[in-house]
Amino acid sequence: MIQIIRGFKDILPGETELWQHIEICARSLFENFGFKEIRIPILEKTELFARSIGEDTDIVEKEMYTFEDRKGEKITLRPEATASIVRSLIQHGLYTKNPVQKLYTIGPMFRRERPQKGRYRQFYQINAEIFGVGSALADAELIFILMTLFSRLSVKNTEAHINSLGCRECRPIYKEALNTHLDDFSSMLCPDCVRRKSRNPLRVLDCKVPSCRLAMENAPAMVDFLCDDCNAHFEETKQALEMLKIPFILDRNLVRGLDYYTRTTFEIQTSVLGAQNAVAGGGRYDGLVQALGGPQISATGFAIGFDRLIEVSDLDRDSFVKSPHLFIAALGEKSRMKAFEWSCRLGEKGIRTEMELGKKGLKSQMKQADRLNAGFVIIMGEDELSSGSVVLKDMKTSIQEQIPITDVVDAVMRRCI
RNA sequence: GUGGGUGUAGCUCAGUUGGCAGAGCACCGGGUUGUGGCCCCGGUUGUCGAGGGUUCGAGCCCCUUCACUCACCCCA
Repeated sequence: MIQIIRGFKDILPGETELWQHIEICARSLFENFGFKEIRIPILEKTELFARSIGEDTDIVEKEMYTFEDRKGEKITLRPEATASIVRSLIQHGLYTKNPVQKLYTIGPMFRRERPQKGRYRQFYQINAEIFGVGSALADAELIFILMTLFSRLSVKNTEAHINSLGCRECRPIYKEALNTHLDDFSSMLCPDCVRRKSRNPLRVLDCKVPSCRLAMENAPAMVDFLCDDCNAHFEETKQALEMLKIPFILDRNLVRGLDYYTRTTFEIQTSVLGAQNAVAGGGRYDGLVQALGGPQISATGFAIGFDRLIEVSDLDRDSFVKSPHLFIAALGEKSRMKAFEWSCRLGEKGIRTEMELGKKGLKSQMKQADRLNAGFVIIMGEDELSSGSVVLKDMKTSIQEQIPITDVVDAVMRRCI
């Protein structure tokens, strides 16, 4: 038997209903805040991700599904959505229609990592981005939307962590200070952090190895090095969140994995997900549009891990599964044909109707109706056909009544709508 | 890429010092010739993850390998 590819998974009936519900909630919330959907390709030129995410990130170095197409062009299965959205924004000059663009997209992303709880090689993200707004209020709005969505989806134990990563002006100064500190404590760092120190020193901040934590105890924090503009920006973000009564944790060690982030950075964490505790993450990336060849445009956005969201939502999956209003149990050829006609007519009118298309006994058909959790069952055999009326049974109360054959469709519709 | 755990029916799992491959659930049928759930009776379901080795004999012991899973790394 041919198995599914490692790290990939099927989403089966019984769970797709919850996926759909979450998607509908997210869409309607986004629309309330003026976001429009954008649909972008799953394949892009490899160069797009190399330039946006950063050449020497793990994602680009070893996690992307990259291959050559038949003409030798290097293409990549998207590992995230932001790069494509920015590419599209620039390519179509969306900012010329309206300098403020609020966009969202939902779909699969691909990274070849070792699978584990809440992490798959094909995983789904819900992305929202705001272009053309430099104000901290845009960042606050995104966090507000996230927390509102999670609350509506009954996600428990969520915490908003925020930090600021500064800008091109102040971050280099901070990096220097951090490096000086790391030099002093280099003997305490784990092998991974020694590597990080030269490659991406900020990463040492969120290392979990105890000795590294100790080494970083009195390390300088980015928030203490923010320039006046960045500091004012961060203060405004916090002020807005306080006004909105969104609790947050100032996490001086919160950094982002992708190179393009600046200023505000945030992550929504939950305690119920084990090691993969981030269910959404995002932040500001004011330099990316320009870096990809567009004009200087401010940008901020987030990505929600859909698969993780499913795992932490307390909503009851089963409550979204739609069961049939009616099951028609027909006995005999003539009855089955008549039942089939009704079944199609009712389906056309919006009544979820099912029946047994093969030859089965009544007991078996009743059992099937029960299994499907049908609200009503019509029972009809030769007797009913000749007498001109069928039995309509309410499966909850077990009450049965006679319905004239000529009135079946209307009678069912009266009860089911 | 690195480490730990687990692989037996569609699902959850038993399986004794190595001796005929099991249970519950699910599914199908019957008890009730035309009435679901509860009950009773019967039935179907297997490359015991795969390959090799030891043995008269391997689900069990040994080697190899694959998959799943959790964690590291990284990230949503």
